[in-house]
Amino acid sequence: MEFIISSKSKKPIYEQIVTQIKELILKGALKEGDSLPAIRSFAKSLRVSVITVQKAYEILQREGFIDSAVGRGTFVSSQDMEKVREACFQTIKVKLGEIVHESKINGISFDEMIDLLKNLYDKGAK
Amino acid sequence: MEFIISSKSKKPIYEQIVTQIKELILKGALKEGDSLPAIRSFAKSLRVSVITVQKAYEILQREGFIDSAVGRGTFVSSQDMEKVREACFQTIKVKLGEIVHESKINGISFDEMIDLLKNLYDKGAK
Amino acid sequence: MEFIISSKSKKPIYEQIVTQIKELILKGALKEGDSLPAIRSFAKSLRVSVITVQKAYEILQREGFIDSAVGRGTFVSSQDMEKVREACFQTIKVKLGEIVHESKINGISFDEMIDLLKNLYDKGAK
Amino acid sequence: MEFIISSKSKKPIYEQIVTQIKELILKGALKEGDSLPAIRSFAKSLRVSVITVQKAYEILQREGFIDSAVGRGTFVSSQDMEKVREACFQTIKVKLGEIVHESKINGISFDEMIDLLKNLYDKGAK
DNA sequence: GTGGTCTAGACCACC
DNA sequence: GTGGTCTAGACCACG
Repeated sequence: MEFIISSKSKKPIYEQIVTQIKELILKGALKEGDSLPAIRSFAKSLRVSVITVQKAYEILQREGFIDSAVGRGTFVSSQDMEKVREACFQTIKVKLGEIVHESKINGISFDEMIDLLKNLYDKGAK
Repeated sequence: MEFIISSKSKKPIYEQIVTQIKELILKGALKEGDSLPAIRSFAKSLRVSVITVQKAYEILQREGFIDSAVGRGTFVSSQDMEKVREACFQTIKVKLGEIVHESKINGISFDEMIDLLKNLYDKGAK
Repeated sequence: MEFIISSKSKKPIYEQIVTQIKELILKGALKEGDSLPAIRSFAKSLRVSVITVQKAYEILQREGFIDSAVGRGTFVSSQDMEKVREACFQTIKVKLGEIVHESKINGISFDEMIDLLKNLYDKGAK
Repeated sequence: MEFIISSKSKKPIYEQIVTQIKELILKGALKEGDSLPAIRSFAKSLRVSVITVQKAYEILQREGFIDSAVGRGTFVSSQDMEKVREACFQTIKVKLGEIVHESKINGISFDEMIDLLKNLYDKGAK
């Protein structure tokens, strides 16, 4: 697993860990029952505090992505993909709503937005 | 002028003030030379601290939206609209990039995004 | 007399009045015994507060540039030009010192400064 | 690091801190990635309020000189030296323009200015 | 421990 | 009256 932790980012470190693990699960790189790194060794390899990793795992657990079994480690739990997808769709909708709001105020047209979106979608397609 | 300050929002109060004043200027509701409320009376009406309003004004000043003069008050300064629009376009581009990234991971297609965008753009058009 | 008061300037208005009157005296446009505008009418024509003009006159009086005679008006007093010139030379020396300090830190060479100075001196020569 | 804060100066304290840190960065005494003192301890050693130091750091951050991260501290960010130098050159040009203006009014010749400049430049060369 | 936000209250210069 | 600066506290999220 490759993890990139940027201390320059405004996003807190624990959040960076959370999103990257979520992405691995959603992409299928991590499947149900797979084990996650032990907190201590993970923290060491990421060069962050143990507490930070612990916090990330706690959040993932609370959101149902992983399960921790004392003494045995941490594992990816079963996902209701449709539910996850729906939740993600909602957050994206909200974020997009904010962007549209700002765009209108600045007189950015619908067509300009489409162009921008098209570019961004193609770029990452590589 | 109607201002909505929510202390529940994750956005700091001073930032809420900043964006709302920016919007008023960009929409043309506030034009060059118009005077803004005095920090003390504004703070009172918003039920926030004087310092909070002052911080908002300071940021707007540093970004060139307003000018403050001791003993005279605070005024909307002349805007280089093209420059402002370009800056806004860039920030929107970055935000949209993040959304596209998340969308791909969740398997949201380009067409679904277009639909979402279309809905949001129409809704506000009322 | 032409006076230019800019509310955009960071300099206080009373100071703008002081320097402009000083300049007129130093250039010889105002000579010993000449009368200055009455405070009230002056304030009206400059569109500033009476108190502001009053403050400017007070400073000029304290520095020996003008004399006020109650009921008769305000007049330019006799100047010891050599003394004035020397005082000005000192303040310029201090300001120039600060500029040189900043220049050195930014690696601006003596020659670059000379060039800049030459340009500025020629430009206004017109 | 040696810092000199004078409460007698007309310059506000936070501005004194800003310029001194800028100078250290420009001189190369502080390099990219170096950490700055924590606001609380710094405030204590300078015998000023925490807020005052924070304001200085905030300005430096907004101008791109440093980056602050909650829980981690404050660090010197990477500099576009050419851009910084150009900005400084412009401000110096403006200040020098004002000085030249005053000089002309007082009949200080171009040669006198050169002499003054030469003296000041040599003095600090020591 | 770190920085970010908010508070109340003070003094000053300017108009 | 206005804004600008500084103060001493407080609470929060992050590591």
